[in-house]
Amino acid sequence: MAGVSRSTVSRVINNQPGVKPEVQQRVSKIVAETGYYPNPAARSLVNHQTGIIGLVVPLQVQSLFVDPYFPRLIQGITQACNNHDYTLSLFLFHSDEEESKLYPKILRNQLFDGIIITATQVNDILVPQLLANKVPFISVGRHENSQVSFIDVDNVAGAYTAVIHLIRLGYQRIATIAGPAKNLSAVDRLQGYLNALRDRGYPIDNELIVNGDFTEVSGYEAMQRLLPHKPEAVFVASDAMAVGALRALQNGNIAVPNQIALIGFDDFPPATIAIPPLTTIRQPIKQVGIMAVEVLLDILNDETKQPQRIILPTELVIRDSCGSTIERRRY
Amino acid sequence: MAGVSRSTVSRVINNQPGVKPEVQQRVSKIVAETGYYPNPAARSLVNHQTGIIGLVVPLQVQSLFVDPYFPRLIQGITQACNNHDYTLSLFLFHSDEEESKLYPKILRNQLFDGIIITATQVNDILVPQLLANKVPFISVGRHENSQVSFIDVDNVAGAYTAVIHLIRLGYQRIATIAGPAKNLSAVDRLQGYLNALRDRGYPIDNELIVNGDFTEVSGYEAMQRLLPHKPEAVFVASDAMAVGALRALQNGNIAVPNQIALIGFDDFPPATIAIPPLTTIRQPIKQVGIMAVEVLLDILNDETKQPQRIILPTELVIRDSCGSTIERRRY
DNA sequence: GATAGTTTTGGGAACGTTCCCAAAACTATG
DNA sequence: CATAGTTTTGGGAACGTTCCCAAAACTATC
Repeated sequence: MAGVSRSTVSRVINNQPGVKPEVQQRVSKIVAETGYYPNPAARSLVNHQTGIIGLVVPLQVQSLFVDPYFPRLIQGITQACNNHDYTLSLFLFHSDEEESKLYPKILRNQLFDGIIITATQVNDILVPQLLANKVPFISVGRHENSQVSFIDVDNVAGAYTAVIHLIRLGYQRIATIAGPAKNLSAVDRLQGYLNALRDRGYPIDNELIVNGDFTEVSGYEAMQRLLPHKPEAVFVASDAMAVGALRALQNGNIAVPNQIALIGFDDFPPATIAIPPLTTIRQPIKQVGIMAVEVLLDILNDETKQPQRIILPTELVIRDSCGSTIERRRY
Repeated sequence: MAGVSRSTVSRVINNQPGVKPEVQQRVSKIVAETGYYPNPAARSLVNHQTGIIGLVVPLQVQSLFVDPYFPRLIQGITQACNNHDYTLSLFLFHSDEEESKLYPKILRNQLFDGIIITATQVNDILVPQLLANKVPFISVGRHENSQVSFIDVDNVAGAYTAVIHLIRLGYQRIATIAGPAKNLSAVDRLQGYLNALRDRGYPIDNELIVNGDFTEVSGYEAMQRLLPHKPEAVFVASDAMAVGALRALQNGNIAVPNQIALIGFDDFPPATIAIPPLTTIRQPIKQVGIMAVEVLLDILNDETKQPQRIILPTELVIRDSCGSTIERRRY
């Protein structure tokens, strides 16, 4: 109370109306000079707001954490958090015990205002609990339950586009290296693949569908399993796997795209220097992170808000790994 | 106060001594039943402890955030946080304005008990400020100032080992693709390279030293710049760059290791499926993360503690990208 | 210049803990 | 069974804010 009073200062800090401009000036000057900063603990005690958002990566998703996907998602999330003066807390689990120990802490919900959960797992167990405890949250990855707000990329449409691209280039035996069977994005991308084949009257051959786990190494192995079945083109559900697949082909002295064409999903930077550069489906990961935060904050500010269900489009990026229509026609 | 009193409950919660076993039982039973959980805000208001650790990634380092290094570091950090009942908050900056806006918030230090800073940048500006404000912190990445606690990997020795390995295999013109000139790890690895050459009486040729920025794409470009100078072997300061370099060689139809040998640094998973599999220097990144937290907590618990300066060893992992001694001898 | 109305300010209570000290309840001893 | 000593318990104060309401200070009107 260097200048005048106490609760007036509070008003100035939170710039509430009804304080004389002159006083306002004086107080904010002193605030600036002393470098005063309101104590967040005391604030949150009375407000019931912490200014913290939690990012939860469940155990089943955690193995994907090393995927290039996560850093980009986190960049988006932190950028939006910074813009809106929120802090991000990160929850990763490394074992079942950790998960069961920390879930109550998360559900009790005194630590943060809202949660972003990367719930790309089929039958995620945390989502229903969050719902039951009325913890405000948004899922990165779509969710069946109509109560759940989510943001996702249009995986089905992206995969569909990829496969149609291959079909239009004239390939017949089109295979796919899918992601983990329990991963929702993987399921969706597989669905897009199936839809495209069905719509164009192509047969579906189970031998041409193999699974990886989104890692480069798994893409390598998957492609080796695929080779005996003589695919002409492969839709690979992630660029990391596509790079691995490319290496398997190189190892087997199989020319891309002349002998086998490849299309990926993600558009991560190394795709541009793959040999050949990788045609792929670009997904706006950072944008997903940014919007996740913004939608969550909307929900926090307006309790009555209906659940938001947002799906962002993807984009076909054509490079060299599928060959061109012209070349194919000539062939 | 379902059972008895108030401050007794407090004692039970924090299991302080001097409470009758019988009462203890009764209270904890009720606590368990009601699912009571102490309010962190109120707690931290009186304790001046938040149970939160901040991980700060300064702007100059942020471009490296997409490197596979970070997810692994974060896994280590979160694992240790979970073990010790701490929460991790993440601070990434995306512009100068953000940085200057958030630094005061961080320095004010009401938000967390301590900070882990990834200060691998030469002349980082945050470190002196943290010191001046007496914020407890630990740097991931060594630091000159003897007041600073840090944990780092022995980059100099790792690089030294790598180059000695090349020398022992009989290579003469040994080049290096270094990291960003302002990055401390990059500087150290370059130093290790120089030391090894000097110790073995090899000439130092500036044409054989090029820089990348740790990304795969930059490794690709760096190798292209290197090719005209006819290196026999290259020490690449990160596996990501090494994979890029490998691709440049493949592009130029240069056999590895027969025409040019390559050794990386990191041992990230794709190194195993590179063609040829990459010989590299393994660094214990996750361990760094775990220890960063543990050392920080030590410091928090004992104010008088001397600054800790920890350097972890690296390990040479031999695969095929350098050829073998036997082959070299035959050659 | 008194009155009513409006704007601005100040003080008490509350948020949910922990800490400290005093009170109460036990226990052992003569 | 009184006393001293020890263990256990309870209540007040404090942590640093915000919110609410009442008091004070202005402003306009007659």
